[in-house]
Amino acid sequence: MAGSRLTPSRPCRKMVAPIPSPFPSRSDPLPMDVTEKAQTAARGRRIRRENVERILKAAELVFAEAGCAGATMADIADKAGLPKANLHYYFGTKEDLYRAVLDNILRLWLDPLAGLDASADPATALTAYIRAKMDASRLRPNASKVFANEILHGASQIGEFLAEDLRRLVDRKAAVIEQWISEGRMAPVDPRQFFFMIWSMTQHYADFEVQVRTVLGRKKLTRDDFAHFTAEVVRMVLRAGGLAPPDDPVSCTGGVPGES
Amino acid sequence: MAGSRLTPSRPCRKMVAPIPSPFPSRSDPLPMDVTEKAQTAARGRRIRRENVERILKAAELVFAEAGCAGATMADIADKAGLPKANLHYYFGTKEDLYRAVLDNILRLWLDPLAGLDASADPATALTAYIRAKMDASRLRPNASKVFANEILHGASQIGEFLAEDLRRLVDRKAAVIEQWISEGRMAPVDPRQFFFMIWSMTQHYADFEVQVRTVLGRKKLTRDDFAHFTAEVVRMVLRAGGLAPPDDPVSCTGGVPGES
DNA sequence: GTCTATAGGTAGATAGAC
DNA sequence: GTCTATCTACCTATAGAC
Repeated sequence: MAGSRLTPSRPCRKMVAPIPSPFPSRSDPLPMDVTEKAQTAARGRRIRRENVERILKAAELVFAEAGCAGATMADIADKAGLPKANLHYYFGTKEDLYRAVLDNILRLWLDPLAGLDASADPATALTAYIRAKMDASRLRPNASKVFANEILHGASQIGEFLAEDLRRLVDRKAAVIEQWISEGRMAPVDPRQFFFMIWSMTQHYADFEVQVRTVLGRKKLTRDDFAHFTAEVVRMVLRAGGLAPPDDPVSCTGGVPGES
Repeated sequence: MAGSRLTPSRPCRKMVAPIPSPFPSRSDPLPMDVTEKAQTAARGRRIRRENVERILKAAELVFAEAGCAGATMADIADKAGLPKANLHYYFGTKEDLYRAVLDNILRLWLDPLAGLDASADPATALTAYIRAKMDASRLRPNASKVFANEILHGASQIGEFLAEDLRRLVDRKAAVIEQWISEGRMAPVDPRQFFFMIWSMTQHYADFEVQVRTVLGRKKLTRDDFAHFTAEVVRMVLRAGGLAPPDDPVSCTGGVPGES
């Protein structure tokens, strides 16, 4: 025990405990005996689920806006419309709540990448991946911001996720890129730098939204703005991977399954 | 007065005051009369300058690691090797210190971009710009992180900088890109999205350094790592701008003035 | 399960000796 | 100009009534 300042009540500076596991899945059988007790219990579970949802949603917003250290339980409670004590009742400590928010986000992060398949057409598969990432930036900007903030400040909570889950997945997907390159279907690139390019470009529109908006002179970014950004990102990334001629007209603006 | 929680002592959440001006330039003539008084004054000024430097350096580190809200004056004072009260003596409040750190960083940000010139060769000019940005990520990662953190959480301090200085500069430099495109020296791109690509890719190596390092399985990123990253970023960006054939060997690994 | 009231601890800021 | 000691405010967390 060295530091005296790194006490448990300074949660978001140098926390050590990693995220242990995905959310406790609540798959109780719901017996539905018609006793009063069972009805009360069922209602209780519904209330619990709704409250947990509201708290997580409010927490994601506040953590995104203020960072982990800057967020306060009182703020989150206000945004969730609940008394502060209830947050502690459901989540224990602020760190626990922060980890629960992060845990939700990690799934968002891995899923789109997991879809990359070597048997697919490179341009089509990469276009779909970029679209999924841009949709995430448009629809869940706060999730992206919380994730960015966590990495920016050392990833003390998700270090293990990065070193284990993400690294393994990237190893597998880098092999996909390498296969495409060796088959002559893509220009030579360092696969991991190629992924860094896609991640940084797509997440930029969520994490640096203020800068994007201000430089473009917009008050708010619309769905059309994002459609344009997405088309440009797709175009530039495909060119960078040797998958589109330098002078093509804007390609791949058409729909992709799952995007409305 | 609506909010009771947004008091002046919650500095890094919803501060309003923007950065007013660049640092007060200390261009006193230094009279050097050989009186005891003048000698004492000269020594005092030197000590002041040195202390200010040490505090700014320590503050940049702590703000980068912990974010604005998570940083504490006690931490900064420890890292600077000075008592906490001295920080307040030199900088007044924590916000003032934070703004001083940011102010230093904004110059780093504008200077490389300002060098982009329409009369230059596009590939050469863009390569130099990317190298300058990658050097900044390698040599001043904490500056990049403080900047990223400020944008991420709403840019309450540098909103005016973004809307005025940066926006004007980007307008001018977007015209350079457009001119290159209209002259057929570059593939068609949205110039501003093109800049967003360069910014996000290059700053990624500072801001997301932990993730880069972990995904690559490295304990520390070396100068050679950065040389490789830079070569890849240059290659991908040039291709994205239609400035390099898809199957070129790695280009532009040679030296550029100012890079050691 | 819900919520008010409060304990306990930390951090920003300053008074005042040197 | 420097630095110790301290004041004040805020924030996390919990006790305990309902």
